[in-house]
Amino acid sequence: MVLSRLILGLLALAPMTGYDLKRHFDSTVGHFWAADKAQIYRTLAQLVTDGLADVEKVAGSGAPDRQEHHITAAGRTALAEWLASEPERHVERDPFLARVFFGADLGDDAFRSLLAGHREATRARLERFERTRAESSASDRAARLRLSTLDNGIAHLRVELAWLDAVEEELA
Amino acid sequence: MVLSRLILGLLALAPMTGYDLKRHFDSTVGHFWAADKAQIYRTLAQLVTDGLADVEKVAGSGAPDRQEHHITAAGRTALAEWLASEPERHVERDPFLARVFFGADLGDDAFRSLLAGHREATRARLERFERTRAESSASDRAARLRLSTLDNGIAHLRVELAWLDAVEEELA
DNA sequence: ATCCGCATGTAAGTGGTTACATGATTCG
DNA sequence: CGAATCATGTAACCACTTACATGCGGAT
Repeated sequence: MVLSRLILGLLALAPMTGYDLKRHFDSTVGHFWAADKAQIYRTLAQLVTDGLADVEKVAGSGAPDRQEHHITAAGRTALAEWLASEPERHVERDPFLARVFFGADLGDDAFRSLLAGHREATRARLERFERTRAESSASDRAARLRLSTLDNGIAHLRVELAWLDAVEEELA
Repeated sequence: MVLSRLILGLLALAPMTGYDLKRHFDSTVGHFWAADKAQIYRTLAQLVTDGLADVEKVAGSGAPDRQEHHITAAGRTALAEWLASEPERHVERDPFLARVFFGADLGDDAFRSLLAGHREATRARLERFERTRAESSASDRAARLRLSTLDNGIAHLRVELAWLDAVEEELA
C-alpha cells in the first residue's frame, strides 16, 4: 500500500520508468522508504491493471525503449485518499540495537568494534545527507516539505552519533 | 534471521513459552524489534527442528500447559556467531514521512492535523519509554547495555518532537 | 454471568528479497 | 576491449500480517 502510493506520488511529479523510480528510491525518498527494483516493477504493473497509472512506450533514441508510466485521474484520487488517511504504524526493526541488547555476551573488543562500525556507517550516511541538503533548494512550499523529511533524517543521524558518544564514554 | 537470534537471546536469559516471548516483544525489546505472535510461534518451531532450542512441557497448575522452550548448546553457539557477525542493514520505512513528503498535496488543515496526530503518538510513546526507564535498574554491565537501547529510543523520540517543533514553526 | 489473562496454534494472503536473464550505448 | 549506465523484467523464495479458532481459571 505505502509503496504503491509513493510510486503514484512520484508519478504525479513527473512521468517515469521503473528505472527512474528506482533511482528515486535510492536518493530522494530513500531516506524514509527503501524499495527493491523487482518490487517496483511488480507494483507498477499492478497500478496499471488497477487503472491508477498507464504506460506510454517511448522509442529509445540510442537506448532501450522506455516504458513511461503516467498517473491517471483515478490515480490522483487514490493518492489524495491515501494522503488523508491515518498513517500506517511504524514498524521498528533495528539489527544494530538487537546486537547491542545482547552486547554483554560479546567480548569488550568485539563490542567496541561493533560500535565503531556503526559509527562509521552513520557518519558516512550523515555526510551524504548533508551534501544533498546543501545542494537542494527550497523554492516553494512543496519543495520545503520534501526537504523537511531529509532534515528529519539528518536530525536522527546526529542524535545517533551523540548516543554513540554517550555509550562509549560509559564504557571508558 | 534476526528474529530467530533475538528469540535465542531471550531464551538464553530464561526458558520461555511463545506467550512469554510475545510479551517481551511488546515491552523489553519492542522498541527496536517488532514481532507478531504468529511469527514467534513459527520461528520457535523452526528453532526446535534445527536443534537450537528444545521444549519441555510443564503441566499448568490451574492454567494451560506451558511449552517451555530452552536454548541448547548449539543454540548458544549460533547466538554467539550471529552476535559477532556484520549487522544486517537497517531498512528505512516510515509511513508518516512518506505523507509529509507529499504534504503539499494536502490542505493546510489536513497537514497540521497529520503533524498533530504524529506528535501525540510520539509524546505518548516517549512517556511510556521514560516510565520504563525510571523503573529499570542497571546493576551490571549486561543490564546497562540492555538499557542503553532504551536510551537510544528515548533520544530518537525527543529529536522527533524537536523536529516537529521546527516544522510547525516554519508553517507559522 | 462475563470479561480478562494465559496459552496455543493454523490458514491465507501480502509484501519484500535474491538470483537469474538480456541487450544496447557510451566512455575511457 | 571492457566496464558502467540505461532499461527491462521473471521466478523462487522468505518474512510478515491478519483473521480465525479454542479453552481454562480467576476476578468482578
